[in-house]
Amino acid sequence: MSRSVNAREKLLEAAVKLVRSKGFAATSVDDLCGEAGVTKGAFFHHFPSKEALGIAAAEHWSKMTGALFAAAPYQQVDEPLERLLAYLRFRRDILDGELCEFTCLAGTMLQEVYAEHPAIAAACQESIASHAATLEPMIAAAMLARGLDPGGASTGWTASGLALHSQVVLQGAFILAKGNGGPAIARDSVDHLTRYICLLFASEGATPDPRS
Amino acid sequence: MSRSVNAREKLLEAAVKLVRSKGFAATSVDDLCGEAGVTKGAFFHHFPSKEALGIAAAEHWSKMTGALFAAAPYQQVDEPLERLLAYLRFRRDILDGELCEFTCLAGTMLQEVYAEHPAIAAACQESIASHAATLEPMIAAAMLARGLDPGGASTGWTASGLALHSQVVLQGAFILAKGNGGPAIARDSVDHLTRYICLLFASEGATPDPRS
DNA sequence: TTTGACATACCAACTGGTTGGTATTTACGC
DNA sequence: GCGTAAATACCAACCAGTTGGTATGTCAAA
Repeated sequence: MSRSVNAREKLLEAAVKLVRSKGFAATSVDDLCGEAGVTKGAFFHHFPSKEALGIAAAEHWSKMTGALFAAAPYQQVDEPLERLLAYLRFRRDILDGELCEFTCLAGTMLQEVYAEHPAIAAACQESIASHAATLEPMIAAAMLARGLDPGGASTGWTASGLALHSQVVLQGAFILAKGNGGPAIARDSVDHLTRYICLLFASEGATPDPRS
Repeated sequence: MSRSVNAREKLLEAAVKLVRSKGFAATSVDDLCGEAGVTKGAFFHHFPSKEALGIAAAEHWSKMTGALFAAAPYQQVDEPLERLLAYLRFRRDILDGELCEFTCLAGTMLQEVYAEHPAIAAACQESIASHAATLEPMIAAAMLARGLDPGGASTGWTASGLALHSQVVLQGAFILAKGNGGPAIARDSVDHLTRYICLLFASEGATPDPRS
């Protein structure tokens, strides 16, 4: 299948690394090839254009993060609200180390290329939306356990809306973290989000969960 | 002072427009000159480098938004919490029209250039932080009116922290809006933030505001 | 001997930036 | 208030380096 160990994979890894820290436009094809230890011929053998690499990188990112969250400890928690709070704790815990290590490739690229490369933007959007979708069942279950309609009839907010809002908070947290040179603000915002969700389920629940 | 009507000003306007929709790296000096109707000679007469233009654009953005918010209706509201909620209503109301018209230049640039152009990033950070700082007095006053310590001793959250969190939500909302092709998600997130703040001041206040 | 996976060498277009010049204000001695 | 010199604001042409992309070749496995 490959000469050394898959140039395509190495280019995707390089893209994740470089685009996360320099952005898509500022990362040249030569940069990517250099980082991956591969020639330009290999690049254009695997990808018809730089844009195609961008799309593939977003999809690669989706798979990476999908696996990360699938294996995360919060998946073991049974009670839906507890699992959601454990998810937020997990998101908070991984806000550590260098900025480009906990920052989101999809959000970074999406913001930069949404107008000029709609295809890349769509792949990034899909990455974020599909991750948000994994939260929806937890939220919906937690709502149902408290007699709330996940469609928002009784509360004015929906399970999917809250799932997306949590991604909004995380994406925004990354931006402020970049401005601040560290994750402190980001952690603080995740704490605010956690507090919000606790308040939502504490104050609006007419029927508290009988098991908790 | 100027030949036609200030090339420098026109370049800054062009930068705000182009960088908001294409990003900093993808916007070339030629693009900027073309949009501003000015030659490259003029560009490098007014700015020693493209990076310097980026810094100046962030500062220009700060002034623009500073004026916008200083003249906004929420400034007329007396009661602190009401003013804060009116601020959020204002932020929600201006989420309208084309993406590049309600999106934040500072957040867009900051995310893209934080590693490669620290000086630009600093200017963007300053723009966001100084705007957040205008919210702090409202929040602190609202907290004090309810017997809460703005430093966070009783609540675990501070006035400045909540101010920054609101910027986090807005910045994140812009990203998701770009993914969604419209402001709907962004508005939804501002609603969540508003609900959070209402819950914060409704549930944690031992001493409700006597005037409201 | 064909095919997939790369490498090498190359290209036209574009990049940020410089040069040397000109038109227009401004500062100021008179 | 006036002439003039210096400064400012701007322009057109140019430059070396880089850009994304291509044409052609190599080489091992099937």
